[in-house]
Amino acid sequence: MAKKLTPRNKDFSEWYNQLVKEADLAEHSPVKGCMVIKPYGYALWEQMQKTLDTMFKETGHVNAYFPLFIPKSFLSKEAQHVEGFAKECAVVTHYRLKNDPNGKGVVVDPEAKLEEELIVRPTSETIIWSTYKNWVQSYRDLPLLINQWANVVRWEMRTRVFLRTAEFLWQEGHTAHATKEEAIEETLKMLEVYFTFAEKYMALPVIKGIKTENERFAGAVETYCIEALMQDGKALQAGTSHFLGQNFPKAFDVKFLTKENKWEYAWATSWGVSTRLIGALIMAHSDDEGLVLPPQLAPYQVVIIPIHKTEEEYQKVTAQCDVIAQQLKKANIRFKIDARKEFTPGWKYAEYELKGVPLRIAVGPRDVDNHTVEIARRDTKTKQSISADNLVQSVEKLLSEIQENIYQKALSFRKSMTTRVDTFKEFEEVLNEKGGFIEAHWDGTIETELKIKELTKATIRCIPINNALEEGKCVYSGKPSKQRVLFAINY
RNA sequence: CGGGAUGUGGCGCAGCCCGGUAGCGCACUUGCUUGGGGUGCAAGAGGUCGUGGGUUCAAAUCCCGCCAUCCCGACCA
Repeated sequence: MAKKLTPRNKDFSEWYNQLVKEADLAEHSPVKGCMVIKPYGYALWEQMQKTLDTMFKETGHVNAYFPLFIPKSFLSKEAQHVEGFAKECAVVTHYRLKNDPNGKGVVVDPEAKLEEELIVRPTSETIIWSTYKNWVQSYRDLPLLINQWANVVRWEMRTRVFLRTAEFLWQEGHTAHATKEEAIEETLKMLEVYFTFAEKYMALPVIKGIKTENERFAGAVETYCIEALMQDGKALQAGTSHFLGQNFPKAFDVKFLTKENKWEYAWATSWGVSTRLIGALIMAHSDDEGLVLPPQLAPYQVVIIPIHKTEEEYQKVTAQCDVIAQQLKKANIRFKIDARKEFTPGWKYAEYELKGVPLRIAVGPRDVDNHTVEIARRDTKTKQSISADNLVQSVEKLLSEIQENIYQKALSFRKSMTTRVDTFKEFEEVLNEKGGFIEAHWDGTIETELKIKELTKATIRCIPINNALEEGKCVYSGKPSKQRVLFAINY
C-alpha cells in the first residue's frame, strides 16, 4: 500500500479529486473548468451510454444530432429559458484569426465579425424546437421521440471534475406530443427509465420527486428528478425529466392540425443525464482504497492476473488464463488479462483495487496444479480459493452479489442519513451535525424555501412522489402542510 | 466575483524565513535481482524554478505587478 488516498473522513473533496486522478478517470485541461476524460473514465461513460441508449430505444426513441451553435436570437424566444441560461453562455463572435501585425502569434480578425453571434449550446431546446417547426404539421407527425448524445457548455463560476464542468457530455431527449396527457406520460416514463438505470445499473438508490418552482428547469412547467445521497451527506441531482407544456412550441410556433382539422400547439418534454453520473458513482460507492464500481457498469468486471517465477511457470499459468478467458468471453463477461512481466502481482492488486475492478482472479502454479483460482472481491476485500470448474457460474454469482451488496450498502447509508424533523431547531442541528436528507413539512411558498436556504444553505431537493400525505406544520413558518419534502445541502 | 492556498523535471513535494546558481520520492531508460499484496540494488536521462519588472556583484529565495490552478462561499446539472 504505497499510494494512499486522503481518507474520506479527513477531506472528502481532496479524496474525490485524488481518486479521479489516481484511478485514471480524468484530468484538468489547460482551459479552466474543462476536463480531459481519460480512456478508463471514458470506458465507464461508454458503458453508461450503451445501457441508457438501449433503454431509450426500447421505449421508442431514436437518436439524431443537432448543431453545437445556436443563433443568439433563438435563446431569447422563451423568456424564462433565456433568464436561466443567459449568465453562463459561451458566445462566438468571429470566425477567423490572422497573424498578429506586431508579430506575436495570432489575433482575432476584426473583419471576420459574425453578423449574428452564435451561442455554444447550454442545452438544445431552442435549436431543436426551431427545427421541429418544419417537422410538425399534422397530428400524424406526432409524437416525435428524439434523443441526442452531445456535449454542452455552461460557463460556471465554480467547477468540479465530473460534477460541474464548463463543458460536459450528456444525452438530451426532446419529444413532441399531440396532447398534454401524453407529454406528461412521457415525462414520467423517462423519469422511470432514469430511476431504473440508477438503481439497477449504478446500484445507486435514488428518490423520485418533483422540483419546487424555485428549482425548476428554466422554461419547464414541471421538473421531475432523481436525487441521490453521497457519502459526505450531500445530495446530488442525478437526472431530470421536464414537462415543458407548450412553452417552447409556442415560442417557436410549432403547430399541427388535429383530426378535427383544428390548429393546436404541440406539447413538449425534455430529459437528460450527464457525465455527472460518473461523479455520483464515485462518491456513492468508493472507499479509501479507491474506486468501487458496480459490475453492471465496470469497464472490466474481472481482471485476471497470472503469477509465475520461471518461464516454464509463465507458460503453464498463462495457458490456464487463456482457458479462463475463453470461458468468460463466451459468457459475455467483460475481463482483462494483465500478464505484464514488468509489474509484480502485489502492484497489480493495488492498481486494480484503485480502479475499482469488481473481481480479481489470480492464477499461480499452485492453482494450476490444484485446479483452482484465487478470486477476490473489491467491495468486501475478501478473497477465496475456488474450483476452476464452473468458474463462470461462480463469477456470475459473485458479480451479482457485489452489485446487490453495494446497492444495499448505499441504501442503508441513505436510510441512516435520512432524518425526520419537526422543529426548525432540530432542522439546523441535524444539518450541522449529521447532514443527509431531512424530511420536513413545508408551507409550499417560495419565500419560506428561500429563507431556509439563506439560513442553512439547505434547499428542497424534491417533493417526493409516491410520498404518503400527512397533515403537519411547516418547519419554518408553522403554517399548515400536507406532506413532507426532502431538504439537503446539495452539490 | 469575495476569502484562503499553491505555482520548482511527467507526477507529488523540499529548498524561500536567513540570496551564492537546484534537490528528494514516484514515474522513465539500462542491467541484475525479485515475483501468491505496490521486490531490492546499481547506473542513467530529464528542470526557461508560472510570468513581467525591480533591488543586488549575485535571485527559486527579497520587493512590486500580472497570469494560472485548486479549495471554501455567491451562481448552477
